[in-house]
Parts: sequence; C-alpha cells; structure tokens
Amino acid sequence: MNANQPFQQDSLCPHDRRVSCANCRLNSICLPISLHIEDIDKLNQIIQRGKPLQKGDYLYRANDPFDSVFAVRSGAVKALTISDKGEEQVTGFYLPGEVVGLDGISENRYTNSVIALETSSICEIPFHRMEELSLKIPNLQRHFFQLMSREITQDQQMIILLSKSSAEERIASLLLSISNRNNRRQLSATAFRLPMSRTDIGNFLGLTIETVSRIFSRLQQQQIIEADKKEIRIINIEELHKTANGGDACHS
Amino acid sequence: MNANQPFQQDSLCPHDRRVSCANCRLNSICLPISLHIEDIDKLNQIIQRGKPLQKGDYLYRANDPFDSVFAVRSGAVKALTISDKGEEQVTGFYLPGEVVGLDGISENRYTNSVIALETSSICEIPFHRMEELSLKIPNLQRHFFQLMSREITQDQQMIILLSKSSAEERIASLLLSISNRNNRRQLSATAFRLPMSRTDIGNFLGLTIETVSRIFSRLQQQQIIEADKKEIRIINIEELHKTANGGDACHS
DNA sequence: GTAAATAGTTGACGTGAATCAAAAGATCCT
DNA sequence: AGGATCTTTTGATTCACGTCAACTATTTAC
Repeated sequence: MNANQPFQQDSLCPHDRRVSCANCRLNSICLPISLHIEDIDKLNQIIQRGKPLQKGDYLYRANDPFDSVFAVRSGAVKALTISDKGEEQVTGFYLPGEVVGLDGISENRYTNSVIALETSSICEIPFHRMEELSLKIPNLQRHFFQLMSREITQDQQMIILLSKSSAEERIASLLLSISNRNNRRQLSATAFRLPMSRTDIGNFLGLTIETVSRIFSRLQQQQIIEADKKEIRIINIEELHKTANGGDACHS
Repeated sequence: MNANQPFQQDSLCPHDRRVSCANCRLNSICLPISLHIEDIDKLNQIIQRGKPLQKGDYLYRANDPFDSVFAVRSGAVKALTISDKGEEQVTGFYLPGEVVGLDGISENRYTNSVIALETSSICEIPFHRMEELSLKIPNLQRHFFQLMSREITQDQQMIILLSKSSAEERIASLLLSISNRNNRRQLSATAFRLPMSRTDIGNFLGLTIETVSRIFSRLQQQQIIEADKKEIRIINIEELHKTANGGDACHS
C-alpha cells in the first residue's frame, strides 16, 4: 500500500457504522483531549452507532428518560423545546463533532427534543457507562466537565446576543458562528450551505421569518454576503464582523 | 445536652467561617445528593471559606485564571461579562446554595466577572482537588455533572425567555424565579427583598431601566405585587403566573 | 407532469419598548 | 446637616421589528 494513500478506513463514507473514534476525522473536535490509545479504545467500545437519521427524524423527544448523550458525526440537528402554549423554541444547532443531550443529566430526562435537519449520523454515548469509565480515566472526566462548561459558555453568549443585539447583529453573529465551526472542521469559512431553514433561524434568534428574510436581503445589497437559498458566500468577512458587533452606526 | 436543642453549630451566624458542610443549612440545595458522612467530611476539608465579600466586591474577574468554583452561603452575587464595547451584560444572579464559576472550566479562565450585590459569604471549592476527589466518590462526580447540567437547563430557559417574551413576561418570570428559589430555602415565597437594583434587572433581562420601572408600576396598579423599593410582596401569585406565561391578552 | 403544499421574499402599517428629558427620592460623603 | 451623586419614576417621542397581506419560488405528492 502506498503510504500516501489514506488507510481504507479513512475513506469510509460518513454514514459507515464501522468508523471508530480512533480513526474518526472529528476526534480532534469531539475528543479534544489527550487520551491514550487504549483509553480511546475503551471509549470506542461503549459508543453505539445507529443507522442514520433522515431529515425530520427525532433523535429523542423532550421528557424521554435520559440515557445517553450524542455526538453528531455527519449532518446537522436542531434542539428545541415546546412551550406551555405549544410553540416551538429552537435552543441550538449542532454540527458534526458537537455533542447534544447534556441538558438531560440534571433531571434524568431530556428537556429538549432533537430533530435532524438533514440526513445525519450520530454516535450515542451511554451516559452511565461513560460516567463509570470517567472514574478510571481522569482525562475523560475532565473532558466531559469541559464539554459541559463549553455548552454553558455558549448558552451565555447566546443570552448576551438576545439581550443586547439588533436583528442584524444576531444574524451576522449566527453566520460567523457557523463559519467558525465549519473552519474547525477544515471546511470553507466563507462558502457553505446552511442546514437550517429561515424559519428555524428566526425561531432560534427570536426574530420573525420576515425579518430574517429582510436582513439577508440587506446584507446581500451591502455586498457583505451572497445568499442563494441556503448556499451562503461571505464576501466581506471584515464587514460582517463589524455588523455583528454593532457596526459602524453603533447605536448601543 | 437536650437532644431537641440544635447543636451549637446550627446557630452559627451565616458569616461564621467555622460552619462545615455537614451542618450547613444549605447542604440539601448545594449538595442534593446522598454522600456518606465521611465523604461529606472529605469534601468539607477541601472547601475554603474566606472572609465575607462586601457589596460591590469582586469574587473574581473575567479572564482570571480558573481555579475554583464557588457556592454562595449567604448574600447574593451577580455574574456579568463585559462586551467589546465595554458594556456590562449581567448573565445571572446567584443566591445562597447556588454555585457560580462553572463557566471557567472549559477555557481554564473565567468568562464572567462575579460581584457581590450585598455582604456575602462564599465557600470556595478548588476545582482540581474536587476533580481528584470525584474520581474516588462517584456520587460527587455525579453531583457536579448534575450541577452543570442544571446550569445549562437554566441558561436555555433564559434563552427562551429572551427570545420569546415581552417585557412584562420577563419581569414576572424573574420575580417567580426568585420566589421559587427563596421557597427552596424555607423562606417566604411571597415576601422578599430583591438583592439587585432595577438597573441590574434591566441589564439581565435585556430591558432599559425605564421599562423595568414602568412594568413594576403596572404590576402594582394591577394589584399583582406590592413593591416598595426592593421589598416585594406578591399579592396575586396566580395572576403573576398568568402574566409570566403571556397573560390573558395572549398575543403570541 | 401537474396540483397542492411549503418556504421564502417584499411592501404597507402598527406597536412595544428604546430614547430623550425632567424631576423626585435615596444614599454617600465631609 | 447639607450638598453631591446615584437610583428610580413618569411623560413625550421615536424607531426597529412584528403583523398582516400579497406574491413567487421550491418541494412534495399523486
């Protein structure tokens, strides 16, 4: 075998269930810690890989008993809660390498429902087996504390965004967030496909779909982005950052 | 000693540094888990109790290196971040029995600053010693996972509140939140003193101080609450719940 | 392939909360 | 005690975003 050729497993398609943590392209995101190879193997053994979810499929529903957290391997999912009045509220989007379900731990049931935005492969991590393993692998315990802490930090940034920012700032921030997360996965930071609908974006950002649409149009007019349906090209990332932070016409 | 009399330590004043976890009145909130008495003692031994903070004192500042998480024993604190433009954003209020600083774990430095709203006693829990201890006490590991998960759940509820609710709903929700948290500590759910200023409330809820003031006045006119400065009496908790959930004139 | 349903865009108009302004209470300081 | 500073209240005005409505583009279903 030519050493410049990838190993066979590296070329497994993203939905192949034979992938293991050790050769997963996402392990630097999903497991950004120094685990020994044998520890990775132990973790790998408790992880379950189900068949891919199709668009619209539920990964789990709010109030289901909590058993596992889930890492997105490919595709994308959204988390949402249903209010008393039956309205949806999207609480987050999760891209490959990101972990969802951490909210279920405290109450022993999930507080959100999670739905696939497109065909998605998911790694299931049975939480109680992970907990046991954590007692033996300090770095794994540390990793989960960090994962949860990161979720807290991100949620708090979201609180700030919703509390202080205009519609334009919110949308610019979301685009930059997706851009960064793509970049971490070695994908283009300036050209990508949004996995979620305008409706989901509006719901997530606390805006109506009409406002979302208008802002996209405006950003396009200003030559900051090019948006063709869900395909986005960031033309002037400099200016997009300015827009996200209150722009030139800073009014706050 | 009369068995019906409390132990001497039960009557320690809340700022007394000789208090221990085993006899702390808040341990059912701060440590709502079944730890064996000897485990509680091990935990107690790593906890440090500094001298009380005065109003306005910092517990820590954003970007300080992360060493510890902190449990509020008495008083109250607020967490806040400073935006690029130097504006404060309050990200949470923490009352006795609640734990602050969990956001620092992932980046190894705090992302918020924490400031005392009034004279406050704080228990410091050195995180790395707690981590080591967690490897030996599975229930303690479990407890910290749950604490962090609860913070995630609460932050997500805050996201929903900010994303979907009117000014009136936000303030009603905050009052009910404080009421519930007081209730858990065996205090009155209907009469209490707000530890934070109107400015802090507005900042936290994404409202201007003027709006906060107007809403307080309106709730008072409607005979739902009585507000004399920071002293609050909830007169009609039924109606306050309705107000928090969109009220009768439900427009959403 | 065509109808029906769903998702997105654009315009006109209304409204809830921000902003601006002023004054009345609290609290701090010497 | 008395001036200074900070906090809170209330009113008048403005504006960003929501609402309502009409229309287009895209996807789904038969």
